Amino acid sequence: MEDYLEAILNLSSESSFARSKDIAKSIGVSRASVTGALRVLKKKGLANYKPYDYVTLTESGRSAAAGIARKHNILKSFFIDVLGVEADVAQQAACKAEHELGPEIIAKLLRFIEFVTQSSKNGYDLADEFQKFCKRVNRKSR
Amino acid sequence: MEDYLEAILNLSSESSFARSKDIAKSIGVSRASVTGALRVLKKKGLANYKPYDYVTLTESGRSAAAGIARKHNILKSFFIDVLGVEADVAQQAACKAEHELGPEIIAKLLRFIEFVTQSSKNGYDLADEFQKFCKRVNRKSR
DNA sequence: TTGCAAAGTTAGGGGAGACTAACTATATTA
DNA sequence: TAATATAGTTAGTCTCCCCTAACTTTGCAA
Repeated sequence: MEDYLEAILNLSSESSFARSKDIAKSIGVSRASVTGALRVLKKKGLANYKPYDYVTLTESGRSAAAGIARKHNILKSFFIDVLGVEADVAQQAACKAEHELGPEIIAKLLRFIEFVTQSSKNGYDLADEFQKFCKRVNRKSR
Repeated sequence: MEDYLEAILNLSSESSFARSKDIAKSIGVSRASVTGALRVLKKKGLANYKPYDYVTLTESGRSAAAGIARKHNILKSFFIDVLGVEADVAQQAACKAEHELGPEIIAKLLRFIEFVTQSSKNGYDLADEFQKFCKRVNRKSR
């Protein structure tokens, strides 16, 4: 369900409304599955859903989705900016792992990203050092 | 299924055999679920399973389990040693996220842990700096 | 305005994976 | 060795999430 919420949030910010078909495409699922999910989200009070109409999120749906997107982005930026992983791999992994990692880890990860950013301002570019380290290791192992 | 494999590996290394009951306890599941999982693992050629007998892993089961345990440990040590999360929280999260994170991320994470270890030998204790950073932030936010 | 394509929904199913309750096999111990 | 406790299994369900196929609704174009 988290994926649906996030997809709806993204689609509505892009084009101001979310169509079932686009939700389906964006999370790689059949249209029928979307219909099912929308019914659930409506029942949970997270989405305004009427058959054959555009979907919007309720207030609580929006805040839930925002929380999910936040986790997602924290993870993604850790993968990309710190670990130096390809964007699409990071996207995928962030999307999958987001559900499983509890608030403590997410909070720490956020702090960690802040820390890395902060350090680079103070002259120690950790991400860069790490990249160099990776290259050194690769050279050795050849 | 990954959890079952890992549990069996751990139990057999501890006491040289894995009992259904202990597998159940170690992953927090009913005994019935264990029986079901063992049948699946047998069918996949990962475990030697006979009703009412001890369980062992096949060769491929052992290597699969070792891979899982490896991922698990990398994640755990990142959570504990770098992020500074409580051991039990880290354990939990590592167990859950392990399935979702692909080989690239895991490999990078492993490198990252090496990098952190390495740096601390060269005088920059990143984990420690991060801890200090966290405390500073906490002080500010009070 | 009719007619057709696209979007959406419904009905029916399936596969994981977990559970409880009840039953069977094994082990312990008196 | 017989009684009982413990371990393991079976049967039956449940929930979640996904799917396909077929049917409706909607919107666009001739």
